Amino acid sequence: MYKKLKHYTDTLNYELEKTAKVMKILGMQVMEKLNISLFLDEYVALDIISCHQGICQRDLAKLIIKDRANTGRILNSLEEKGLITRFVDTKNNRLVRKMAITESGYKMLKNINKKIESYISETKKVVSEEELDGLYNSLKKVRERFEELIELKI
Amino acid sequence: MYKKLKHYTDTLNYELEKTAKVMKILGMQVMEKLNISLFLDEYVALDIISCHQGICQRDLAKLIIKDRANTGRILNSLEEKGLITRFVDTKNNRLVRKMAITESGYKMLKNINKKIESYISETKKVVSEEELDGLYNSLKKVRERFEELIELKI
DNA sequence: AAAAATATGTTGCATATACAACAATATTAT
DNA sequence: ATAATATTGTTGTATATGCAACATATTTTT
Repeated sequence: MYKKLKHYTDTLNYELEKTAKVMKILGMQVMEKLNISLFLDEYVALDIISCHQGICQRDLAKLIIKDRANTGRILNSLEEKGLITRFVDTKNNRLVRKMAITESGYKMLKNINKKIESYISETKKVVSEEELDGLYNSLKKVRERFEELIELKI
Repeated sequence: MYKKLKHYTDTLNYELEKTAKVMKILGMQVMEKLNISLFLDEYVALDIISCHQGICQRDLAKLIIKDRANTGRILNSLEEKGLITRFVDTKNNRLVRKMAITESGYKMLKNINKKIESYISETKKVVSEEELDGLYNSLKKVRERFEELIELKI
């Protein structure tokens, strides 16, 4: 006889889905409250580009966990707003489109970060830093092991 | 001077999003491998209905974390397949559509669960039960506290 | 050298998901 | 009593997201 299955609402998958949704809503609430003029995805991409200057589109897609199609669309928007530049280069002997953050993009990013930092410092914490760090670390550890079982087709 | 903001890929939100995505893909991979004829959402709804006989649509929507519109559509599909029945009743003096799992739905659910239990027992665990339980518990604790800050409009 | 497979990015389309508006009914406020 | 508000569910629509197919170029296989 096998071990009896839990009900779905008692599983890790359910709790993960729910927590991720709650945290995403919180994040977007903050973006709105602070009058930030970028979509969350755009901010995330801009932040990643800022610390991975010269990254190519597919590598960025893997980091933001979106497919290549949508990553391209997010980048179109960032480029139109003058926050990044794109240029053709090679990676492993192949032509790829790389990108870098512009002066204007950097200013925008700094400005947003300042707003968020200020907001965080003024807001009462509902969960201690240690607890959040602990959760982050165990999540990462578990995720990395499960990730080996699948292939994210990006 | 405020505390410097982490890069997004080092945040809990990012790790949550990524882990939730990985686990969802894993779940769907298993559903496919086991030739399960329901969508994941349908299975989840059926499982919840099985242990909340007579639940109304909105309460179910809150549990599966989907809006009322889509919850209704999932239920239409389960009803068409004869896995649940829906009936009008009252809750707090209001007319609501309640539902219950049918004999056929119960058989389907048992069958799916047996397949999954068997699959799990045959599969080498990449993460210990204790570690998963620990993660589940801290996730839930943290989520409940953040959840008080928002309102899921369902 | 030719063919097959792989990597990258784009376009178009299908599906998923959320949101807004509405209908029906019940509760609360004026 | 009437009006305003709230609850539940449905329909329609907009947005998000992902996938399949294609173009291009390169590497690997035969």
